[in-house]
Amino acid sequence: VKTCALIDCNNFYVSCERVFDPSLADRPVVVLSNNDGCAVARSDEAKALGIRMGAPWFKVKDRFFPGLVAVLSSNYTLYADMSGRVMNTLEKFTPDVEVYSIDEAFLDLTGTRDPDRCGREIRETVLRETGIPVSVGIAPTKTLAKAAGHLAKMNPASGGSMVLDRDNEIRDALFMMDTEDIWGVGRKHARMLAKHGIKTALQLRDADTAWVRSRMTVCGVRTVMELRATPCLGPNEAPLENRSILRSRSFGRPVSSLWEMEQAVSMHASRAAEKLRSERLAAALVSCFIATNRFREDHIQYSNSASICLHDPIDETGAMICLCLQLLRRIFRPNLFYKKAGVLLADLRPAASAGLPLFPAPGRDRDARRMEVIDLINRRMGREALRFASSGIDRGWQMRRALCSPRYTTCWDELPVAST
DNA sequence: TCTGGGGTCCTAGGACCC
DNA sequence: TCTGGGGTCCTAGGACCC
Repeated sequence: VKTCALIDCNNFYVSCERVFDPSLADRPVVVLSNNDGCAVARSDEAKALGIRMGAPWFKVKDRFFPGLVAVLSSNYTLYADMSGRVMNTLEKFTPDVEVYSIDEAFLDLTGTRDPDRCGREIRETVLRETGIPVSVGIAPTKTLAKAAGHLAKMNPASGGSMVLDRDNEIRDALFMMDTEDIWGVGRKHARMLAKHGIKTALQLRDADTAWVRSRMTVCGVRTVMELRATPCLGPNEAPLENRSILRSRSFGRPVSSLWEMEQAVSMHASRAAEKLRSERLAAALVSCFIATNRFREDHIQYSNSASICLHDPIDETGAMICLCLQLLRRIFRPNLFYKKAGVLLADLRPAASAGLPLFPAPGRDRDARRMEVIDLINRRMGREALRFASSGIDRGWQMRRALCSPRYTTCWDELPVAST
């Protein structure tokens, strides 16, 4: 029988910040997303104050005394570095470490004689060597390990580590657990299940497989099997290479001019190309998308994307920027207030030009170099059409989910003309 | 005024061909 | 002219994760 361990860093971003600023200890701390939009990490103290995950910060900040809550902008470079340290530490326990996300990893501990002690050792070692507190959940499957980790977090008595391997332990744990807290069951499915009287994880585990299949597809069946202690999510199922690369940002303020949109798209194209090249990949499908602010009901809504399939995949920064600017000009409409722009690369393959140096070269002034290149390309290209040597077949490309809301229209002809 | 960014996988149904 | 079934490929859209 398998022994699967989930290592989950507690309040990861906050914990990282605390390593470098001990004055943040024991205080309510919140880390905000890009543009300081939403709370993406909260310390236990901040959670206790009722600050919700993903809460729009401008809506909640006035509810707290200034100075009571320490508020930080996110520093992803720092978090990525700390994540690497944690993962390196985990490799001391087994070579079989599957990095699942920036703050989580699965370890295969099959054959370990005393999983309970092992869990505690992992916790202590990671805390000692990196300063990051983690929760450990150990069980026969990944989904149950997630559940065990969840329990470890909820129960201070557990000491941050929990083993679920006996049938009655699993049963009791699942009885206490809401369906929505199961890994793989989201809000939509939880609501659907509740309507059919399934409210606990135990009920879902014992539900009819065919029924689950019809309502939740094979993913749901996998979850049920995992709850029944039958591993369905293999350790090496997810290939490490990315299937797509996306770079996008919301604007701090509404943007209307083509010029500003071009600046943004150039930047995203450059960043996406940089990521692409760092992975030694090339993209055969390049897509650019823009959207207005979906929260502004008083504004005309518009979102659109344009994409191109290339006969010869590209990985070159300048070409990527030119191409994305071309795509942008196809979908840009004047007299609107844009909130977001982005670039999506898909259909990725190994780059032919594997020997080329990474560009922009890594370094501290990477952003400055990036701007120079964008500037150069913009000047050279002007607003002229780009003669691009590719057999371009236009294809619709699916918009990101967030942009697919029915509130958007993609048909420009139906839009009244906005006055600025 | 201010509401994140980056991913994966699955399926129904249409288009097309034989 | 009408009708039909099976197979494959593609895409829009939905669900989930951190």
